[in-house]
Amino acid sequence: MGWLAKRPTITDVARLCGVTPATVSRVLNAKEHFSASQAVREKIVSTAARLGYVPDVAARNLNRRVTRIIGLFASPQTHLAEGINESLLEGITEVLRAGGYDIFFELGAGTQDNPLPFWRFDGAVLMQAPRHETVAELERRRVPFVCINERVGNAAAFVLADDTMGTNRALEHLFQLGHRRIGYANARATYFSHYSVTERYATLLAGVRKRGMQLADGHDVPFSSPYDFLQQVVVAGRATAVITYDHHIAVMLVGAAHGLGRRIPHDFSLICFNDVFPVALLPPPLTAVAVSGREMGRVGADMLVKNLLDPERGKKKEIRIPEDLVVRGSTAPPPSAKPRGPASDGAGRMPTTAASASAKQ
Amino acid sequence: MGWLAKRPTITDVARLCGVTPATVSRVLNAKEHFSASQAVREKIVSTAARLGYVPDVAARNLNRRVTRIIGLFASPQTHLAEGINESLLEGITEVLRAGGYDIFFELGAGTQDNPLPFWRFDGAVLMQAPRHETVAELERRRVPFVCINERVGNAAAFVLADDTMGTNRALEHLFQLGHRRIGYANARATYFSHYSVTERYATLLAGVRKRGMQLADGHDVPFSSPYDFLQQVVVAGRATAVITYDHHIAVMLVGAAHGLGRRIPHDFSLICFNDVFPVALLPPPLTAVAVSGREMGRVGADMLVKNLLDPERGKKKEIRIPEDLVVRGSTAPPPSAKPRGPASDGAGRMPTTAASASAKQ
DNA sequence: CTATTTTAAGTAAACGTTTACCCGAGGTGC
DNA sequence: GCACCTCGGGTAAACGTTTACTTAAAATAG
Repeated sequence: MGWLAKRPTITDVARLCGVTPATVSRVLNAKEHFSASQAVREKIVSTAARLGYVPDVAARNLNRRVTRIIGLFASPQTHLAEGINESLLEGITEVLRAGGYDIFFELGAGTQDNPLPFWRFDGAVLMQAPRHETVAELERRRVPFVCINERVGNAAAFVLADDTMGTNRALEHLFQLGHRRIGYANARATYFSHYSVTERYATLLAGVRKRGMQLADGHDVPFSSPYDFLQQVVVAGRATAVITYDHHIAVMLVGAAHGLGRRIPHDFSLICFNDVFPVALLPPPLTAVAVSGREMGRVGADMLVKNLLDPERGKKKEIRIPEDLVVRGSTAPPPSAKPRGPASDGAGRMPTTAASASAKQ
Repeated sequence: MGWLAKRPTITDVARLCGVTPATVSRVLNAKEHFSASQAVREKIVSTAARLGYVPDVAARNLNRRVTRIIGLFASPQTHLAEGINESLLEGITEVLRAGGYDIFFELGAGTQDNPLPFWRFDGAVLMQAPRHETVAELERRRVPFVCINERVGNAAAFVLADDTMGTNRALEHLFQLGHRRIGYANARATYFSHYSVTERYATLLAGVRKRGMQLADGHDVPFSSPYDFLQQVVVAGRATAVITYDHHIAVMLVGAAHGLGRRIPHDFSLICFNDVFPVALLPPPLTAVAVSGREMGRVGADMLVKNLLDPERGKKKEIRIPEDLVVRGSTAPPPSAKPRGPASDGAGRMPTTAASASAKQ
């Protein structure tokens, strides 16, 4: 299959310049400690440009035994648009490309019918439920990798959201508003094995108990129907506020609330995790727990680069990216509470956790 | 930097099996017309497995002069979550990986400070406002490429949404419901150079005229504020229905409508392009123009693969993917119209354009 | 039993770079 | 005038595969 256009090689450039390939290589790679005359240097550069010479990366890599390829692994079913995945990706590509690495996009690789390619990855980033086979294969090949917003395998570093912080901020905000009985809409089944599910729920349980609040029952199961949820938790369960595992569920609840004639935040308050489109645009705009996906991506990629440069130094197992609470229009005092000015609430105990409620990212 | 684990080579396998590298290569690549004894064959396979031998792709590519790499180019600012980009990506990766190609993810490559990498791409996919420099560079290197949901450069094929079909279906649906004066929320400035902007607007103008409908003024400019829009077009402009360029704008309008106390579809109807999250979940669920991004991606990737196998055959310049109308709760007869049953409207002239209103993709 | 085909490999060149080592010429120090 | 250094660049091996050509042995034909 010789259909690929014949490209000029370093030898072609050398021949036209009357020098050897070695000289061309050294000039074009701007080697330190190598002195070439100005004349030769210019001739090589201009000739290379004229010919449209581009180094063959395969040959270069073969010789250098380094690829500068980073594999990016996620599950086959990954929705890049889901949650913060998109901004993660932005942060990752930003840092990696700045470091001169190229990104190989391996969505769903590692299965039998979709095997991990033979590429010699210098490193890898695992981000959204990568397959176990993939992880095992990377470990077998001794490819250093980081996990971003994910916790699998023996990664050089884990970069995770600080869900404990986020959950507590949400809880404290509701507590300050006067809510004492809250509902929790847990993750849908698809995401149920993600670390954040466990962490958010556990923090919630502890936080509720610590503050003397109550949690409506049955929230350790995957979320299914928004109407059932509202019926059970808000109507029958008398929760005055609801926290949802993610924005997707929150959107469903907003829709269902309208359908049932329940108004937010008049009848119940709503806070969701993930401050992404469209939570700020909904009627009402939602109070949300925000984390900078971009920052997570950047930090993770940076850890990987550091690890690649110095395998020992780059080991810092777990980094948490702080979560903020962005207060919007979906939270208010509970229906039964006497109306009171937001600042006059609790006198000297301002809700400091919600103080940094500026739109991030 | 010899920090990369020393990997077994084909020579190692050969030595342990007492054969030459050539034999190993032929066995492992399952060459037709090459006969090896069962014993040798098994020994090679098991030894390779035991050693964890993985071919060095750099060496292989160097020899074969083919990389099986497809570059995927989009703009630096591309939001993968925007519109149908995500499902496009799914379709593309699906086909490409099935064809044995690997995907190079070049978000924002091709600039001076972020140069197009030296990789010898076998082909490329351009999808969301790739930089002009990138396109020029690909053409200079004679890399065959396809454009998916985008129209730039001398692509081997263009795969585009059939916006004319979609626009007309939306228009016809509104016409059948009795709407005669409609508003159009054009794209935000960021997307204004995309082909779909021109196409949707032009079709709208023609369609409105053809049906004797009216279009509220001033819609050939980028969308900015949802409140201004509603004020000008629905309140002052007396439009009874609104079509939006995308789902993002529609979400903003739903929010603004609530803020202004206007109910959908009671006070005005709403149709948006892009049947993606969260339009089906909003209060009310939106009637939307849907196109299968996955299908677009698949078709585009398939065209590229065909073109790679046979540069002449793969030339089929422009393919349109049909657009459907998914009817939901945001469209109804205009406020002034006498209430009438949906089936009794127009007697023998059922709105056939909306007949295929099943959720796609 | 010899001639020919088939089977089962081996040989070696080639892919395009990079880089450790070498070498000649001109300049310096004394 | 000789030893020594620096400049400017050439030589050739190496990176790990693949593959066109060759070959020795075994099977088959006549």
